[in-house]
Amino acid sequence: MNADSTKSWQAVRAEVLRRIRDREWKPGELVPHEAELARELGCSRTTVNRALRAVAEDGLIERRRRAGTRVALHPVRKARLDIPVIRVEIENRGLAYSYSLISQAEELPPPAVRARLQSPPDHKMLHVLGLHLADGCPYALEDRWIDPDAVPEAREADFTQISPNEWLVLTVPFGGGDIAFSAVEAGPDEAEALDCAPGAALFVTERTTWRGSRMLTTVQLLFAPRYRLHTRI
Amino acid sequence: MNADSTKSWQAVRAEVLRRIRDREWKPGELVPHEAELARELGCSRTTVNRALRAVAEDGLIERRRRAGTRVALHPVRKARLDIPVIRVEIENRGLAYSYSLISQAEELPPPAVRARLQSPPDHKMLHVLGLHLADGCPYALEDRWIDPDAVPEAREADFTQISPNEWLVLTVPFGGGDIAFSAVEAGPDEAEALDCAPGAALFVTERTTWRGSRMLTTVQLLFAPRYRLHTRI
DNA sequence: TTCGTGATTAAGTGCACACATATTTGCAAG
DNA sequence: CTTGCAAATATGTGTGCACTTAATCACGAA
Repeated sequence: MNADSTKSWQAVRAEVLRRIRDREWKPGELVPHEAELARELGCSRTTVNRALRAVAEDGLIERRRRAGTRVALHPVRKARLDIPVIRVEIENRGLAYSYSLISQAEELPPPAVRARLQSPPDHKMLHVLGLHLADGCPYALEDRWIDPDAVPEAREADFTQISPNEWLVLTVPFGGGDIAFSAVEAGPDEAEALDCAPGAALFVTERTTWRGSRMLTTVQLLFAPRYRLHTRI
Repeated sequence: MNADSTKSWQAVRAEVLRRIRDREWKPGELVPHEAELARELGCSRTTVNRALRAVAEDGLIERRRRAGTRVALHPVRKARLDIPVIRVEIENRGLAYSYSLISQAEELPPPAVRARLQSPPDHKMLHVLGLHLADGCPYALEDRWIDPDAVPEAREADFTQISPNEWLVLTVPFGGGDIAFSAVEAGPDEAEALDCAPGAALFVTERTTWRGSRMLTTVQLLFAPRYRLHTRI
């Protein structure tokens, strides 16, 4: 394609990956520095830098100033996980999305939620329980707590029409958040809502999001059995 | 720090994020093009490009040539998930790691494994079952199948000393892979190995890795109850 | 020997410029 | 009204250069 010696950063990355794969550069070993590689591969240092940065982001090499670049000894592979709005997730599978509100009330959160949201003991929160359905079948149970002080508009929101999941994404400016995945046994209520046996193993994701240092909301999503979260490395 | 008007790409990114957060740029809206932003912020287009690329990688904006850059309508947040070797994962928590081999044999894989590895019907595979322990407590049960044709060295490996998990990372040149997370109920054997009640909800990760188009190995990791996979957005 | 301390070096970053490439847009022919 | 093609344009990428920053190394003083 390029008759001359210029190489794209993707080409450089491919060459770097090949050398790692073929053990030309062994794990833990120092690799030639950028300028050297640039000379060798016939491209500019900028391009080599771009390529090496990309490889480093995948966790296959480690780079430190002055210390140089070395092949990772224990490649902590970095997987990318997409966290879409549930409606989109369902629609992407070609299924019809629907949502049904189960309950909505302002109440005192349990200690676990209080801890996650770092809220004072007697602070009431907006508690919304709803069910996401795919083609009419229970898909995920959303158990959400929203701090009405941090998100005052939430009091007016109509969660019969739109899930808090989506409402928050649309309404509340993004901030940081943290996510945890685990497994729990379905309780009786959860089993009924999700139309599964009590005690069934459910995949759970818990998210807490904040803006600045202000905690906004925390949610537990219980997925119906056989749900799989999938990604590629 | 910089008295002059030059801004680092991080500063530009911060400004871009601020404008999105403060709804100066609304979801779905087209944002000024790179050259314009460069002029406005007093830096080069290269720098703006670097910043916008970074923001796009987090899924907050979408960029297409000629079409321009727009704020994502449904921000599919991209979380990064670190997949370390289990030993490292345990040691990072300050616990003592140990490993115990349960069984190792060459046998015909069940259909599910055959499907994942795309292997012919009568092809025997290396089947290794082992337990990872943290401070002596069961941590994860590793149920792995290795294609001995693709990884011939595996036949000679001593999996009493090193887990296949770690052995493969050290020995086999990396390739691609795919990962799935789900939840299952503990069977009797699994319950005994993991020292938990039968029927307990277990967090599972399944990985299949390949090199080129050659399937190498597939593994199911059953984590002891209360395991949580954690990340930050 | 140990502890600064400064020189050295490799990566990190910024900039001006040029060209590549993908899309859109608009105009014109059918 | 549709189709095709060319122009315009925003992002994508490469290059050469310069400067910054962090880590290491070597040297000399305590």
